[in-house]
Amino acid sequence: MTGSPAARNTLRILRFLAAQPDPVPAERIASSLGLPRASTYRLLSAMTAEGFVVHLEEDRVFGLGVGAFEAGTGYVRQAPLRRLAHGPMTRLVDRVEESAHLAVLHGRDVLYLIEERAPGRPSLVTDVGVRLPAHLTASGRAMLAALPRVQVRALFPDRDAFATHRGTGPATPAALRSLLAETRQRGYAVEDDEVTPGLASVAVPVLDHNRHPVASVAVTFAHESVLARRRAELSTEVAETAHDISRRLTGR
Amino acid sequence: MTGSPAARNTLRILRFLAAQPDPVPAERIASSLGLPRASTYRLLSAMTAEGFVVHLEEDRVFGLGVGAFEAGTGYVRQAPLRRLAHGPMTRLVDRVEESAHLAVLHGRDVLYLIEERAPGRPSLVTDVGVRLPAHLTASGRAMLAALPRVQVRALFPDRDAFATHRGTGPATPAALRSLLAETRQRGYAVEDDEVTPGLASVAVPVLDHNRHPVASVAVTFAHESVLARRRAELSTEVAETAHDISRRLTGR
DNA sequence: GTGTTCTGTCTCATATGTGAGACAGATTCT
DNA sequence: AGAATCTGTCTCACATATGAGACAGAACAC
Repeated sequence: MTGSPAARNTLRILRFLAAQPDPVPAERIASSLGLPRASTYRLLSAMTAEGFVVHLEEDRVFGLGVGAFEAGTGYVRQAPLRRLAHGPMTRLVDRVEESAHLAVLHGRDVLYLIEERAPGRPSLVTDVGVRLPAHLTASGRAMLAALPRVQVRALFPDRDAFATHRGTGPATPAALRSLLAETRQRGYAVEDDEVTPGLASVAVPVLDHNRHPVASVAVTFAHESVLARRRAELSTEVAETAHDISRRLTGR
Repeated sequence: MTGSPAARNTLRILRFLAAQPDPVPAERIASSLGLPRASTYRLLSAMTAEGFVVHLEEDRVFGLGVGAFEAGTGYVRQAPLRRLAHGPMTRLVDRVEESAHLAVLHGRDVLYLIEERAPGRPSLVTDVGVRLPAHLTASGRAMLAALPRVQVRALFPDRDAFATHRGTGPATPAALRSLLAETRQRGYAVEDDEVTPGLASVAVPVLDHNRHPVASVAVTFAHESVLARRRAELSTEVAETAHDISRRLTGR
């Protein structure tokens, strides 16, 4: 028994709306989630009353309300990691003058919790709240390289587990294993063009008491403008920040 | 009829958890919201199954899950204002080398949607998702000054409506009216020390088709370091950004 | 160690929420 | 203009969710 159907459907609606680029008609919600029309309207009415949904009557669509926003910021405020990491990330950006981000692993994806943009640098796809396939990003690779092999295998058991993105990145368990071995050997993870053409990243995992990767710190740059020596410097700065965050997390 | 009680209580639980600084025991949720214990557990179980809540069993507490986070980022992603305003805000910070933020009015509070930090500047209390009393902040004052008088009166009908913050800012409808008249006369809103000692802000409203204030753009600085001439320059830059966003919003 | 309180899970009588379908107004299509 | 479709709201028989209370294990206080 996993609780009340109305509660579950309420949250399914909320999650569905959060995944849409724009507000949608009630009929779309009902058909997409397989809910009866009358129930859908009743749940939407409750959600509107509580401020989690708004009904844009002129357009006959429903969108997210400010209550959804505040639930999201409540999560962020409660996330100890974000609080601990914010200062070190800010200082990293000031030091290296490149944009940086903190990500966590969630299933086979990374989820970005912090983005610190450097002046004059472009906005990144890795904005707060964005999900990307872990195996295609430096952030994800850094964490996967620090995970036990059985856990990586459980996450990526076969070819079907590999989301593709313009044909880049590893596409089989063997290719991923090889890439993660190189990552461990090198001491930091790399990503060149795989997510955004022309951009590269270096990343280092943040480890907890048990040397388990709970996040990763990455810096992103235009890869033509960065020499190999500069790249090694960046990775050293990123590693220092990741270790600083680890120390804050584990109380030294 | 405003929909399903289970749906409403689910969202009340979500809102309650979002307002707590830390995860809380189920008993606290039930007593705070006046819900029966068995129902509370059942709803929490559904919320956990859908990923909006996590049960930290060792500590016997419940906290927000990643589903809450994604609902929040869905709201932000859908907010047309944030999308339109992001580029102009970034350029403003690069130009003036001070931190800037975009806020909307929600009831008597402002709610911050965008914060762009400038290098070397301190993190601000006005982080994304933060609420502050509108009458104490430059952002709020800018919007209130552009609202019709009857609407301002409806928001702040008597002394009880004025949240206090270390005894700063207007405390009566008459004082607010006077401050807003000065704001309109000056052409931009100001705030000195009221929220954070040592910090000041200037703000300009973003207006829609009907000259209705839908947001405001503000810049925040250490007020000892900024001469009056520089302050006027900043307000000009802020106004230019606010008008740019208005034009994008209204399609010129 | 003992007693008390808290936590999580479950039962079951009954209160009520649900979903199929109807209705009316608005919008879209031909 | 008329027909078809969409939207939002409502009714009501019946399916099922609810809440009071019980139980057992864990944690806490003395």
